[in-house]
Amino acid sequence: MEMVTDTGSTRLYRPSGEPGHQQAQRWFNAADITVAHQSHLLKQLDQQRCLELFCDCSVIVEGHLFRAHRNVLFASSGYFRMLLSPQSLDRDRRPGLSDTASATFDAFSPDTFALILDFIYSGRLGLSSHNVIEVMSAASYLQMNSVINYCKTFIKSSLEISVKEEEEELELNLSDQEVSPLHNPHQLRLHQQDAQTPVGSVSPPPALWTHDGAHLTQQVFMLKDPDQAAPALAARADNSDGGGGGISPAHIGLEEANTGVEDPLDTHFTISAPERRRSRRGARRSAPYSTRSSTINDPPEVQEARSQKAEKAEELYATLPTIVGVIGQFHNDSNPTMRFKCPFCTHTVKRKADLKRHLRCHTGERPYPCQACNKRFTRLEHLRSHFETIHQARKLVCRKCKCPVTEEGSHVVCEGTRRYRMCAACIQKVGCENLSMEEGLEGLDEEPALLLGVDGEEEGDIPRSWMMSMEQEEDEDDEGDLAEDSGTDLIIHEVDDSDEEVQ
DNA sequence: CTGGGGACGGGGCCC
DNA sequence: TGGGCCCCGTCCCCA
Repeated sequence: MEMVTDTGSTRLYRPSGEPGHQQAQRWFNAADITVAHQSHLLKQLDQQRCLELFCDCSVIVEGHLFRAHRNVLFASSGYFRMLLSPQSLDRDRRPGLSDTASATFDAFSPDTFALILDFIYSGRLGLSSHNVIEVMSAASYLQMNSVINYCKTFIKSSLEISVKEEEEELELNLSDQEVSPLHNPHQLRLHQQDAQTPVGSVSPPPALWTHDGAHLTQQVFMLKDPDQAAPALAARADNSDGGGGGISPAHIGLEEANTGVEDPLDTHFTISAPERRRSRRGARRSAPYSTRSSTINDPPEVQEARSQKAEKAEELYATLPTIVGVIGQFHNDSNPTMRFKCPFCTHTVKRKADLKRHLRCHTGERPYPCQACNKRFTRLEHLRSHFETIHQARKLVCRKCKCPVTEEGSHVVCEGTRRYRMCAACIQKVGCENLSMEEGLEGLDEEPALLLGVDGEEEGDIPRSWMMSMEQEEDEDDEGDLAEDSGTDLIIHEVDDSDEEVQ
């Protein structure tokens, strides 16, 4: 074997992980050999770390230096994956990262990072009642969902529940562990030093963050084969771009099924904001502001996809409080404050509601569709702004000459589903015969054909009736879940989360 | 090609 | 906690 590049006549040797190779070769793939190999490999990496051999990454935590291999960190942590990605390194030198690949953290202690680093290289996570919260916070910061889930399991197992429930749960979980190892090769085994520690699957109470640490006992979570940790994480990294390459909750023997947040980016509906923007704008260019409500007329498969997206979003939200609570210093805060960290990125906010709002940029949830053009928005205020600007001509500015106008001194011009104002002078210049004009917004209320509301009845004096276009009236029977925002001119259509990209 | 404006997304924060 | 407002950044369109 020789170290080569793909220049000249020498061809680059491709790793055998490609599908073509798998089909072309007959694998001698006994499970124990694979396990032994992974174990050996991880031990070697750990030894190299201890000897500082080939360590090409430095992590500084409150002045303490940790040496590690960047490829291992890359494979283990969504944060490091973002930090160490070639694109990131080329595009911009992030504040915490220098040319020699070093990162600086102040959000957690060196001891905590040492635990996490040990886990990365060994599969052993030394949790105690005193460190579990900080480890969980650090894991959240570093986007290591597997560690988060271990902490959750640790905490849950430490909650006091009835002896009967304890026995039933333990029996159930142990039986589960016995059934599923073939499907969960990295299944965790909970080693409880204190046999009296209750084991349960109830969710941690809100007071978790100020819990009485005396209830939690020292526990160590281990992989069945601890030395598989890094290879397993590396393998998972192929399928998730930011979730930390963790082991799924199903691999955790004491984890219940509602931890849908694990590997959230491994799902089809979590599209990054820039990607969504590009996709959405592309769609807008191809079919700008369709007057037809595709929400109503979507084929069943699209509606099914939306339904699944909504369920996924619900799962994400359901698991929110136990994941994102982070106590520490962020940015330039002088005082440690409680903040909520996004499980998908490094963003933190002061309020959970703000985080919920922020999460929509990750989940793709757009619960506010415009009834006029079917464009969907993440916020009601965005929908309102869009509707007033695009469909109601609320701006008292002439579209053509940009001069300020009044409602009385201007005309509303229709262009498809769009409406805008033009001053009398510009109307004269363009020519009335080329325009579809109205006498201002108030004229909308006087148009009988446009006064049809949700039920096809006249709706009084509110101009929101325009939102029900003539075409959409045909589909009124499908809009049983319409909800009106009585304070505005809008009709808020609470539907399953979706967006146009599904199509 | 470039600059300005519009539309939109997203964060902070107040009520 | 949700709604709403303000502000800013980004992207796209158009002159």
